[in-house]
Amino acid sequence: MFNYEQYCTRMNKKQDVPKPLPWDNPRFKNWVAMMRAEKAVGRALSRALAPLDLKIAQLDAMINLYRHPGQSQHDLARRLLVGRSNITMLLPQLETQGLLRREGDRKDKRVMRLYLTDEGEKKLMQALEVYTALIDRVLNQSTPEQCDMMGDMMRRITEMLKED
Amino acid sequence: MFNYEQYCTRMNKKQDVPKPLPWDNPRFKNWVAMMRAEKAVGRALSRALAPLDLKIAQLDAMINLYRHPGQSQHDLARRLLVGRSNITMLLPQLETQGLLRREGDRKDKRVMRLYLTDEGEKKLMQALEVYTALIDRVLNQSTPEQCDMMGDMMRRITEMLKED
DNA sequence: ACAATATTGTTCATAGTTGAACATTTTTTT
DNA sequence: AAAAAAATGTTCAACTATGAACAATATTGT
Repeated sequence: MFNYEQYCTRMNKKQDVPKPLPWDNPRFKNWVAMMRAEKAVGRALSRALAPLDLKIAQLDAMINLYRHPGQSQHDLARRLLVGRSNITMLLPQLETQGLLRREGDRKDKRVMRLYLTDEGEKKLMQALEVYTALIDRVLNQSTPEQCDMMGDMMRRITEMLKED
Repeated sequence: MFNYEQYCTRMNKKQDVPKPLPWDNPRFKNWVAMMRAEKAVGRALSRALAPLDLKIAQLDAMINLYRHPGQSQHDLARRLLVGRSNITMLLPQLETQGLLRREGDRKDKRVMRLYLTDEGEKKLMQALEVYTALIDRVLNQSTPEQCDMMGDMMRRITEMLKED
């Protein structure tokens, strides 16, 4: 349990009453650092993907579609942690570029099965090259073991918030 | 330098030509895990802040304003890694709630100096309690040392992308 | 079989984000 | 001092994200 009073870094000048700032809380402080890094990399990736005419959201979707071909829009939405309407708006962009194929499920007329086209896979490979190059660059001072440890932390978090 | 052919996890059934998937690249794989965790926590935080009538972007701004009182909108934009127009649109929300005070700089008539009001600081403390409670919960299986190590990785990344 | 409930994907209104163009003011150059 | 360049904050148009309401289809309970 987090103890609110425990992490006080500044004093109120007027009354010397502690101003609680959780900046000494290692979990909080480092989480904030992570948010910043994620944002910075996101901006860099965004620019790096521009020549391929791809947005990050589109790339995320394509990565998922490659790993789980034939999944429904509902499945994809859950994996990407977005709403279904988001997927509805996202897919036409990929479809008109010929990167994606949608087939109505035969048994269940409500669901659409999603597949990358060959062209989609080719584009994905180009994008992954850009993506991995960027990640390798920014993480090249960190060992694979450190990355694994960080990834384990993150997977535990995702698992813990799974129910929501 | 990233070696494209090094990370191949799946074979193409038709031709047995390796399909390059960087899933075995520890840096890439764990980065993706981080993106997911960050999104999951973001959604949880968003809901947790709703009773306080605060958005995450607003909280981020308030945290920065608390740590760097009197900074300009330009400074705030750079710290938050967003454009200046974003700040222009964000601040009125805080100002009309009485959480923020803007003063024109005396020497430079272009810049606005930003300060949290007392009410703003009070609201911030409430929000931080919610925030730290969530972070402590999702990271409570990770030791402070692990969190510090992760934070160091992240600060190196942010530093590396500073120039952009 | 029939009604009630749940699921899937779409639509729509609202709100958030972005970058370019702009007005104002300051700094630098000539 | 005058002109050119840069910095700061605003406006605007385009794009993206979100959740609620909805239509169509499936599943469950009686």
